[in-house]
Amino acid sequence: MRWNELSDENCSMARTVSVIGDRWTLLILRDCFLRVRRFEDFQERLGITRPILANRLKKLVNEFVLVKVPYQQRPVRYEYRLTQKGLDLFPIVMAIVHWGDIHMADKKGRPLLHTHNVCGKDFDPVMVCSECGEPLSPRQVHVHPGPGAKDPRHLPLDTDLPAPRRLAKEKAAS
Amino acid sequence: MRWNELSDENCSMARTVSVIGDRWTLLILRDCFLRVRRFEDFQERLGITRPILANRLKKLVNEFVLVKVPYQQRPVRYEYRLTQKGLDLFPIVMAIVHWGDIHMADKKGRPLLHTHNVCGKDFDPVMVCSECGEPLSPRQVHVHPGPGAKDPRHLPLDTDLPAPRRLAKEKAAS
DNA sequence: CTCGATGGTTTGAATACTAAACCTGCTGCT
DNA sequence: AGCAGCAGGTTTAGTATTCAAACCATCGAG
Repeated sequence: MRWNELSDENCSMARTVSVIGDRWTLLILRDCFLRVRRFEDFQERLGITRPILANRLKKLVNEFVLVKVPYQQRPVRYEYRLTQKGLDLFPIVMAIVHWGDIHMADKKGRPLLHTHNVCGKDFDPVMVCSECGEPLSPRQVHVHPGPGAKDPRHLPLDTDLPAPRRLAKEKAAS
Repeated sequence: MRWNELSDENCSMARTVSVIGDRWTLLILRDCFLRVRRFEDFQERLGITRPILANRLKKLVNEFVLVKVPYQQRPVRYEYRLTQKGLDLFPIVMAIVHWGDIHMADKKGRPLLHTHNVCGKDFDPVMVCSECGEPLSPRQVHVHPGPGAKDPRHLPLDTDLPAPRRLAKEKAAS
């Protein structure tokens, strides 16, 4: 499967991954949330090569995750800013950072801390249920087809126990 | 910068991205949470090529995100299961799926719905502050160096307004 | 009229990915 | 005994991406 086919998949995860699913894009987005906005700053902070940076920024602009805004005339110079669609990536970024803080930190502790302006405390991000407010755990979540379901390849499997494989004949018949 | 250097970065996001930051790995993890566990099943559902699948599974096992468990002898056959470290990726996966549901769904609606067994309702994942429980928005979060901070390249910039660029001499001096 | 700042693009070599075929152990059928 | 089939890979050769380094364009300042 190629990149361009990925966005056609009947799966929200595949579609999101088609936009942000490579390492450079994710790191660019991290810096966006740290208020980095200019080509040269991205390039220096990330150690990304210039052609790739240009390519990824263009892609993010095409997807309306970033907008290119002129910040001066003569000569025209642009900066890249998160759109609302881009700002909505915040939970993804926070979840990724938090997992790294928990599972990949060295002994010295986490490199960055986050303060919540609302309550004034350093915090961890927690993912909760929109309906009851309880923290989500994978075993308490059941997945089922929604109105946009189509491709049965993306439905969950039912195999909870080591099931015997289906034979090729059965597969062909189904 | 190469992949192997990424995990040495003084940044939780970079370290996490070094583990899960490519499209195939993310899609494999999606399927893991849908209870897919076998090589052939991953391969068929994802449309991934076999060498890449083998490579990514090996990587995830090395990182202790998955474990390889034999589910039969003669001939020995293995399945791949999420470890606790892997299960902890759930918020990332949910955040990615949710963004796709909001920003990338077609008119027919979202492909999958999630039911929370605790309250019994279909829900959206919401990211909240661990201290006050309020939903997080990027503008209300302030980032500052933590105990493991080291590399100033990963601190946020302070430029809120179009700032004049620093001259090369100043840079060299600092 | 040359230098530096900014935001790119071009080039050729190194790396990664793809598709298709092949390999290994074992079972069960004939 | 011999062969087909299953599961989980590996090999190979061609294609696509990425890398590093250099180059280009625009404009202002000296």
